[in-house]
Amino acid sequence: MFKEKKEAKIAGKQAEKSTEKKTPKSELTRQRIYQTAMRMFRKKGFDETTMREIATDAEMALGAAYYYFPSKEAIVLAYYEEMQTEHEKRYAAWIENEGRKANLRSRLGFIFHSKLDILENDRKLMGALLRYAGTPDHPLSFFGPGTKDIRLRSIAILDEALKDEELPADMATLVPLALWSLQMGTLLFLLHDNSAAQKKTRRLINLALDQTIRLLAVIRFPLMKPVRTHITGMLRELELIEA
Amino acid sequence: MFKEKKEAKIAGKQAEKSTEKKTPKSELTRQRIYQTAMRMFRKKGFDETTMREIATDAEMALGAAYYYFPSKEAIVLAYYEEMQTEHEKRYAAWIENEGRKANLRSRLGFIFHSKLDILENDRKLMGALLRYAGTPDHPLSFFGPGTKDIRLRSIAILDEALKDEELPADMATLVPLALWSLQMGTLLFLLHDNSAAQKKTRRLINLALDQTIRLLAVIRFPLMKPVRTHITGMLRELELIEA
DNA sequence: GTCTATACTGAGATAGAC
DNA sequence: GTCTATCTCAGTATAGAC
Repeated sequence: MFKEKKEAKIAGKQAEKSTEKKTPKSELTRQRIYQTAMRMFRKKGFDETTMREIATDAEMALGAAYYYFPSKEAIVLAYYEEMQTEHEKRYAAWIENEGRKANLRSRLGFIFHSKLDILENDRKLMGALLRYAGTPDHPLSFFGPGTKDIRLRSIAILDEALKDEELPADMATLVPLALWSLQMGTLLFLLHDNSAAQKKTRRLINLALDQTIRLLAVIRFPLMKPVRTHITGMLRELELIEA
Repeated sequence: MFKEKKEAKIAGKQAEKSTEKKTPKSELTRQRIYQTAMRMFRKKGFDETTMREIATDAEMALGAAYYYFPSKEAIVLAYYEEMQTEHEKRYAAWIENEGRKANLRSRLGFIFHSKLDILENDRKLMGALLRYAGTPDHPLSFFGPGTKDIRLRSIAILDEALKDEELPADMATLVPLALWSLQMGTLLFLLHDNSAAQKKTRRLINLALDQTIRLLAVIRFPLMKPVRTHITGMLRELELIEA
């Protein structure tokens, strides 16, 4: 079907490798390709950079580059994974200090804005990841199994931010998913946001989070249980959450 | 920037051409290419079909194919535009008959489901249109100016369905846009929906429309005016609606 | 303005030797 | 693991026929 059949496995391997256990020099080579590619993507743009140029600049043959990355887009996925790790780090550091006693609004604000801090300089790059969003069985599909790992990590952070909220059980699975969707939405918006310093995306985040907090306050009421059950049933039926 | 610079103009021309004013045989050729391509896309898939095969099968030179369609994806856009026309036709026919006295829920139900009727057999094909969703300045970008025409036509149908509702002025611009977003969402869902006869997407539509009607009923109240104003201000600020 | 024929370029990806 | 050679295919170019 696809020309890049091995991608799923390799993407999986990348995830496992996030701990820096083994660095047998092959990791060095990989990094060299990755760093070179990123530098060129930032300088000239994704489409304008060829795999040949990357290989040449990294001082190796084209085949070597493809040995480590099954496609050009896979390099961007590696970037996205790395940024996910950075996001986790920043959140963990923040929560240990200023964030310690922050309320939910502040926590979510930090999560959304720090993600943006990390990605805003490379927003054009992420468009490449969207290329397979409409091809579910492609290893790099945004909603497919090949990217499940990173999706779960994104949701896990949101989960963490909610842990002191004592949400009713049904909301505990619902809310993180909804927040993740919102975050994906803000990232899509970011791609199209040409305002200075991406002010519009910042504004969108603030406004959307305000509404979210308001909505959460309402839907928490025991009186709203039937509504929540209804929504949960809906999502379960559509297999958007586990049965 | 892009290799297909002339695409925007051509897409524009296609739109103007929707009336069948001039059919000087060049339209025949165009149709031959289009029909051949669609047949092959359906038989072998989009990626697996080459422009050369299309040209050969349509019994003409490669250059002819590119004379009419600046890229392979542009053929899919032509398909999507044609389906938009079909959608308009079906809705117009329905509203003249059974739909005449239908309430809003039924009208929206018809619009969403008939769109699905039209597209469900080619759902894999539409994935190709999503390829440029993350590249705002590409002529085929989903949210870009190059596809504005078709976007407006999609919204116009929804507008029509709402015309008897006597919505407050501020809602009249808000609601169609929200419904269009919902429709885009269902189409994205459709791409990933492997359930038999796309049952899950049908279900999603019904559930979402039920909620929408409920929400509309609430937000109509004059008491909710401040909320609406707030939302409108938000969208205006984000330039999602005209100032 | 519509189309053929053919050659060419560029780039993503792969095969297979070492 | 790495390199060289090669493949495929989208898209361009050109020159000319009608």
